[in-house]
Amino acid sequence: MDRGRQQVRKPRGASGVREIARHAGVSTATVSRAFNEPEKVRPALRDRVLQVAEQLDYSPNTAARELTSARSFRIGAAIPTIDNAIFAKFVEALGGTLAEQRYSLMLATYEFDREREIAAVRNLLAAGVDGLVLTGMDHDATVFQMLSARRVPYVLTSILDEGGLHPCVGYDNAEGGRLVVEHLLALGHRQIGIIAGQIDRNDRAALRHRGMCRALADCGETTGPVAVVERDFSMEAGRSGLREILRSAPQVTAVACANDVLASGALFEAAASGFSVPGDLSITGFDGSDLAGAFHPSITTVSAPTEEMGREAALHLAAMAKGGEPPRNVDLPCRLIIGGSSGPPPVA
Amino acid sequence: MDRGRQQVRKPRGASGVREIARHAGVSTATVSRAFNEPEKVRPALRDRVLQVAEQLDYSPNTAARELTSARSFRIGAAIPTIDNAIFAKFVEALGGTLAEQRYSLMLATYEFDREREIAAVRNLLAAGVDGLVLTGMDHDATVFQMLSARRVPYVLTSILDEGGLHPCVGYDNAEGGRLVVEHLLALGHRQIGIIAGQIDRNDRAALRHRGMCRALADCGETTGPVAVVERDFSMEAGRSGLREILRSAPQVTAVACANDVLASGALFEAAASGFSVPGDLSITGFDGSDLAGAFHPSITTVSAPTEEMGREAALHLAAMAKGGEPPRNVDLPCRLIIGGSSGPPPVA
DNA sequence: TTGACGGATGTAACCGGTTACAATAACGAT
DNA sequence: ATCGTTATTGTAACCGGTTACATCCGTCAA
Repeated sequence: MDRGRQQVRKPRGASGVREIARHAGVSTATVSRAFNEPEKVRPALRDRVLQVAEQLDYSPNTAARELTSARSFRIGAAIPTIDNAIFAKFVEALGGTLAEQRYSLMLATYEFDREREIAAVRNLLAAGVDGLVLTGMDHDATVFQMLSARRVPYVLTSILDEGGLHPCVGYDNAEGGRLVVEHLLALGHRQIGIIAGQIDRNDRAALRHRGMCRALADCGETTGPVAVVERDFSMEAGRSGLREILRSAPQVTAVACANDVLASGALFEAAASGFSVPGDLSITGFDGSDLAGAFHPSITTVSAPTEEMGREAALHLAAMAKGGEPPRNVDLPCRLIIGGSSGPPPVA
Repeated sequence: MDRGRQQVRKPRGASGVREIARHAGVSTATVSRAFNEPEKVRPALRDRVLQVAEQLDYSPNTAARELTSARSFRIGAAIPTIDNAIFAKFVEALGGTLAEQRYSLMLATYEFDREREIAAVRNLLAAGVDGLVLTGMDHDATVFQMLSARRVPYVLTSILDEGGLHPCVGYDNAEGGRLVVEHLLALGHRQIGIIAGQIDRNDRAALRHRGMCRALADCGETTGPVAVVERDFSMEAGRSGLREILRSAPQVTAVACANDVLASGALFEAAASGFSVPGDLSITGFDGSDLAGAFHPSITTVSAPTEEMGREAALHLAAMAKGGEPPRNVDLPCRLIIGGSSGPPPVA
């Protein structure tokens, strides 16, 4: 009874290829082929193998498979936040489509913080993702360095790359900004204020703002917005933003907001201050979130192609992970949604 | 020049332990130890190894490490949806804390669909997660079977387990329901309606509803709610829910909603129908989301311990993955937040 | 009958780390 | 000086799949 060590082996619950091979009376190569290249193994044998595998509740070890194949079937997404309906919708679409493609999603959020984004990307890469989704175009050089060093495919989303340097799946933010402002101009507004996002730190916000200003300039009858305030994307910011605009430019008849969350805040503030919308003041949003539609009045907004973007990004990344070519600019359309929050300016 | 094959080796960019070992003039074991058990290697040597690794831009292969250690440092979360601020906040807290613990998050959403939940859990397990976060207590038997077959640690969230069978990190939904109804009763309301969630398919919604009804019964002056409608968690449902209650029970003076999204919809509907809140009608929510605070009027609600829950779940799972004991019931407090949407009933 | 050929299957090396165990060095006590 | 201990480091097996290559077998043409 002095056998001592060595019987303490393989207490693992799951069975491996070798065990399946033994039970089915075949080699491990055949077991592997039965799963991965079924057409290469005689039907009778294949069925026997699969049946044994079923009985023994076999499921291949991901790590081992990943080690040899050098593919993880995981896609990472570094997103500013999911605490915003629009990103949440995007992530849901992304994850859902990835799942259809047998990929799983690794999520990391960085709260619009540049350092945290670098860390997020580093972690995702260290976790062995086969591809990466980034938001916008403005990323630290380190990020792109890590990506190219590891040769990990990626797509930038919510934006388009004029230069065509990076694979993008997005839409034209500036065009969206133009759409809403042209709508306001068409209604007769000339005194228009803007509650922008953080223009210096968020390229999508900057583009939206630029599109809005261009539309105003192109109109010929105005030289630009009568007031611009920059805020982070929160309801509270929408409220304070509107307060400030009403104070600094009381002649304003319409306020275009960089997203629906800001617009919601602005609407609440308008209500709290006794302004009727759109009677006294028109307010518009951007994103086309459910919130915009549910609001009372419903918010005039620009519907961004969020779900399509998630879907397309997932499909392209899955394809790229398998060796496919990166897309150039997948340009998805955004469109104006006219709600009850915009109307003609008051008659003065 | 007839060497033919065999020189086509190792085109991989990254270098491995063996290469580091060679450059540093040590064995692979030492390299591994320098990283994982630094105290076991002489400082001078350790520094040399780490320096070489740094120079060669070495980072260990996750798959190989996972294969031997049988740990992936990945935690999965199967969540109904992230398109609801409260789940989004939860996921952010979860992911953030996991990152601090050097774990990464794999996210899967199932849109409140039982079959999709099973698939999500199956996929996460197949992806090799070291632990799993589930929402609520009501899961298909298959789910628990898979978990125990693979011996993967898990915690249920947003709920507590009276029976103590499952590790839970949550809060007392019924108590929360009681809190808000008691608040309404204290204000003098006796004709109270409820816009509940889908009681038959969502255990958290069911508990909130039960707590509300109990508070009404315990009051002694009512026998229960004057009307209950069951809805999914959407603003539109909140609107239609309130419409139905006002139609079937026009004497109602207060409506308690199962979450803030429903309450928001109800508030919009009230505004659209010309009811003043809280003058004509008091409306309350549940969750304590930012939306509740930003609304005008701000919504009286019950603040659920969302962030703490994400944090605690992450810490417990990380600990369990390392062999720690599962927690029993981590009971986090929720508290009433009185906003502007509730007040005394109209004087009749 | 023989050999070429193609399809099915098996053998074993390999992926890139970790770690049990062995080997060696360093040190102290007797 | 000798032996036991402890601290360091090295060797090589191993984790569990995949797959290049070898082997075996049957078919068919010559």
